[in-house]
Amino acid sequence: MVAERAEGGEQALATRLRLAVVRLNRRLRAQRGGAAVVTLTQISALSSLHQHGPMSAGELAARERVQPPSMTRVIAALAELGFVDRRPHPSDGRQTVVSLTAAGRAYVDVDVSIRERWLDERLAELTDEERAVLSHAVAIIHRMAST
Amino acid sequence: MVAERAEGGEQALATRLRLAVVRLNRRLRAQRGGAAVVTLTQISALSSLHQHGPMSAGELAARERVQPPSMTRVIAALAELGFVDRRPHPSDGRQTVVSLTAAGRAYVDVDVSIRERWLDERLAELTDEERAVLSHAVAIIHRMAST
DNA sequence: TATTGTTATACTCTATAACTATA
DNA sequence: TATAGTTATAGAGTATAACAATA
Repeated sequence: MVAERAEGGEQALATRLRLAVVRLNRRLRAQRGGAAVVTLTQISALSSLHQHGPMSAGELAARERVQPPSMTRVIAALAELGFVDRRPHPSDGRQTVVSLTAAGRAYVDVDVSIRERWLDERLAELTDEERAVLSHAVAIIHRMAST
Repeated sequence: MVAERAEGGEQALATRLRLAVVRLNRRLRAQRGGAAVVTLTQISALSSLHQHGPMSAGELAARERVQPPSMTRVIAALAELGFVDRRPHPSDGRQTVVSLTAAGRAYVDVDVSIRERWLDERLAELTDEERAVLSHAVAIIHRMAST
């Protein structure tokens, strides 16, 4: 154990962070109104494609830190929705290049924010300083999760 | 949409926070060494019992923000492991009172930290200031997730 | 009749193992 | 022989609907 464990009923930072992530994740997953066809995991993959451009299925799996078979299913679902294209790699016949379609790009740009209403409302209830803390924390978490 | 959407490829705070939570959650679920019999969800329930004492199954479900049938399964698994007891409510025959056993308390106190090694190591790589930011952010997230 | 909890069932998310096709 | 991807299968996590027992 590296981090200190504070006394007096206070829990270690790792414990509190773990519980916070598990519970917020649960709330976020629950926020899928009837119209929301795309799951959190799928949105995460779409976001990677949106941010980094077309890439192979394996590269996408590595970036999302999931195993290739898991990504195969995510890509298949997104392709069925018309949000991504799968094309053979020009020089390596083993690879599949995945890219956003226009519909996929539009989804990320616009419709995701509808899905995000609950979280936006919670964030709007915070002070500017609290939002700044969260913003900084998010950057730290992204760094940790990519390690 | 309430929170501002920053320009220049920067994503809104809600989007970045959602991705951070989804991805860290994924990493945390993956960290279950062979000996780790208890899942993240079960640990979360154990933590609630540890922090707030014995409570009814329904109260535990409400606190964890899951539906009663989901909590029934979690409690059944924890009871089978010997980490919780289920006893009839003294005055209301419909309710089941769930409480930590000595083994459950010992698990939360000691063994959970083994499970937490990966996260502890990541946290140890941060600066004091970054850990302070995360600690503050965790408090904010807990508040948001309880709303 | 309303509330508490459980059982039955189903869908999402993810993994490991085994397989196919290409390099 | 090694790599990229897919298929098959399984377990965790959660929900809704239907039910039983008690209030």
